[in-house]
Amino acid sequence: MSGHAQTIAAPLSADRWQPQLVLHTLASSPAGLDLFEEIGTVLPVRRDQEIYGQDDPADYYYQVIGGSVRTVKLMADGRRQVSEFLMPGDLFGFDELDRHDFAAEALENALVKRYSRRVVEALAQRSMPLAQKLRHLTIAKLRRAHERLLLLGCMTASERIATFLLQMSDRAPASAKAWIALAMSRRDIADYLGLTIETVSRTLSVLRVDGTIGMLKKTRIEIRDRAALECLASEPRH
Amino acid sequence: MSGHAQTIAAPLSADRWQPQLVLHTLASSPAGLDLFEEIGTVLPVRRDQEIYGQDDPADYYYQVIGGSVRTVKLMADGRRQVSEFLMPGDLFGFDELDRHDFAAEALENALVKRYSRRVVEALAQRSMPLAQKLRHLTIAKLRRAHERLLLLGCMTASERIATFLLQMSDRAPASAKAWIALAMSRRDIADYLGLTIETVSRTLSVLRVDGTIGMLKKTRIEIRDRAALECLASEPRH
DNA sequence: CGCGCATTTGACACAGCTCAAGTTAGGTGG
DNA sequence: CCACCTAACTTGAGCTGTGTCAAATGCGCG
Repeated sequence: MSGHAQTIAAPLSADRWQPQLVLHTLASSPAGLDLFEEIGTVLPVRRDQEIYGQDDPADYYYQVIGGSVRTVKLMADGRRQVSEFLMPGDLFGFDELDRHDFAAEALENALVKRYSRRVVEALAQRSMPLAQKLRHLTIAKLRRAHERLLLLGCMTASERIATFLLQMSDRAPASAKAWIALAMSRRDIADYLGLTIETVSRTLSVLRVDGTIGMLKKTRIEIRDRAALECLASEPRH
Repeated sequence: MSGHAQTIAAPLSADRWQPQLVLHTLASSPAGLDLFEEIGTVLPVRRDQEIYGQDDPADYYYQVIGGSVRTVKLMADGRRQVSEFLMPGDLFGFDELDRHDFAAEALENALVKRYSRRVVEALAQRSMPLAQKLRHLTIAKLRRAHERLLLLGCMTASERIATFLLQMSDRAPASAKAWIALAMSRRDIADYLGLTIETVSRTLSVLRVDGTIGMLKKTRIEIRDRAALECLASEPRH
């Protein structure tokens, strides 16, 4: 169970990537992870492939089954903002009005389950518990957005990085929280935290040098001094 | 109808402020502004008075009837973030899970209508349209939060100020969109935009000097060149 | 084994912050 | 009604964290 994200994250070349390799992970996904076991279609998505585009009509709701996904917004001048990093079990694309505000792209080869919006809403129309659940999910997203507003509004670069690392660590599969597999690039992290690539890189280097974190292969980070990170993350700037 | 916010905003000393002065504005509030005409209690709130505190149990939902309200979060070290400015008709406090994430305070003498959460949720349990409406309201809040994330993540000080002014102008009562009555202090604006008071002040001064806006009495701003503001607001930094 | 892209590192610039000193205005008391 | 008084705001000068630009390094992929 802890290994299925890794299976997908394993460095498979795009050409050699085979759906069935990841499909078996569906069976091993935690019970109850699916919103509706019986409906919805599982789709394999390649690294960097778009699941839906910005301003696309919001005809489907999605859930990450394996791998990971980012939602991004692009501005006219090329500026980019990453809104969320989504892990197995996370739902996305369901709190839109008519069109998606963001595009969704796979961070790595992934599996997503797609639900027809029409069907889900029809079900919700009939089932109050489901309607409640949808609302609570949206409220949870809103709360997350508020946390990020705090981060972007009040925190310094090192505080943002510390917060990000702890967040990633907490969301990682229950095993081995001390080791974080970062499926996203430095650019993704930068655009998520409102920083530049260089600042992200420099800040991580500082943490590595002072022994707070360990880094092997750029994409694997070890938390050596969680207390130090928590201290950084807890205090807004000044 | 356009005058009722001003009635409340008028400089009444705290001691002399009388509920009945603002109570009559209830009658003049636009039809259908209330979530539920029949239930809920109208409460007068004084300037800077707390409507609910951060981490208070979320037992009530609220709606601004007259005047305006801010929601704020305070950090251990005194840092502050303003989350929203709420105008007549706006709902707040209803997209929380158990406790309020933010405190709500009146920007100026105001009237808010308070709904028992228990009652509203019981109603929503029975009325699908109401449940839908609540969900859509939360989705709208989420969308707003996303806009603010973009602002805090990508925009320069002058772009943030321009965006803020346009936003305030658009939300003002239909009449006289060119004149904005800023009920909030510079500190509130700064904490809303992730800037310092000084930067807010300086940026407004620049806009005043180059003729984009006019300012009389600090709290009243005239938009003289809306196109210039829109140009500033549309482009993220760089 | 070598190429190309992501990442790291370095040097420098500048937007916005800090600290500090004026200025204005709204509220209070004479 | 006017003058004071205090708090909010504005303005100024200098500093610093983060962005920018550029070069070096390293890693993954062919």
